[in-house]
Amino acid sequence: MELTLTISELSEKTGLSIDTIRYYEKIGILPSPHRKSNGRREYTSGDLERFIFITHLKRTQMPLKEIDRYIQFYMDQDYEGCYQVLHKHKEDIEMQMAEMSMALEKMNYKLDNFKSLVADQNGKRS
Amino acid sequence: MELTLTISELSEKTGLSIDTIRYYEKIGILPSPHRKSNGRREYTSGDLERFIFITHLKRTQMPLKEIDRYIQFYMDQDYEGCYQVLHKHKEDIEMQMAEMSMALEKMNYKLDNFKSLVADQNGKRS
DNA sequence: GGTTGACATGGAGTATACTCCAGGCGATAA
DNA sequence: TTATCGCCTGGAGTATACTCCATGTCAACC
Repeated sequence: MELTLTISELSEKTGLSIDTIRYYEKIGILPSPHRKSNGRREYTSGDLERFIFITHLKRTQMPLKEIDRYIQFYMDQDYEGCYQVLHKHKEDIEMQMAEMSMALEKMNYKLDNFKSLVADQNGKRS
Repeated sequence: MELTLTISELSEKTGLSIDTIRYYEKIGILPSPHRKSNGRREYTSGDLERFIFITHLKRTQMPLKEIDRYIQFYMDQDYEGCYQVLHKHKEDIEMQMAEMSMALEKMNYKLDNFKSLVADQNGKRS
């Protein structure tokens, strides 16, 4: 008794809309899942895990094309390819994080400024 | 003798394309710069600073609409509004950074896996 | 005086990533 | 039995952010 999920259950668990899930399948990011006799999609826990990993990649700004490349390598058992794609993305993430901490610093400075400006304006008003 | 920049100089200094700069002006993200007598745009060092700050916001995934909101507040001298927009974006960045470090962890794990898999495949081959 | 080059404009086109819709089907509930 | 529900498909539509193009002007250089 293997546990399977309907598309709406997968949607709930991943936070991706049903349309998005079907869209990913359409553009080939994931192989078509097994279908029940009535034609409905049936997702395994393995499928769920793959979708969850994809959402991690997506939330770190990996383009769908790159995600697709990764999945294709994986399906071809080209683990060297998988490694390359992931490694590049890792570097991208590290660069993004560096930019974000720089931005954070500048924003903290600006936020302080605005705080004083607001205080000044309130002072004048009263 | 105030130093000014042409649009191509601004483009070089910010990394934004000339078309992008004009596009930002068109959608109102920045007020139109001063024009020379012949109609060409002339940017001041203040304009340059504003553009650079915008590129920081953009590289941390702030949507143009939000950047626009921020600039509008700034021009209305609504510093409370500026504060709110920036503060929200700051929280977004912090969330993104948290997601990125999570993703990094998972990726490091996967990268290790792929490394062993590649080693195994090479071992078999030889 | 002609050509080149940097700039100008308005508008069309592109890439990415969805999101929505019309029309249809099969199982369950009233 | 009929209505509803969840799912199906193909295709159109939308949002965001550019990017490109045709056409035109103006100043400078040869």
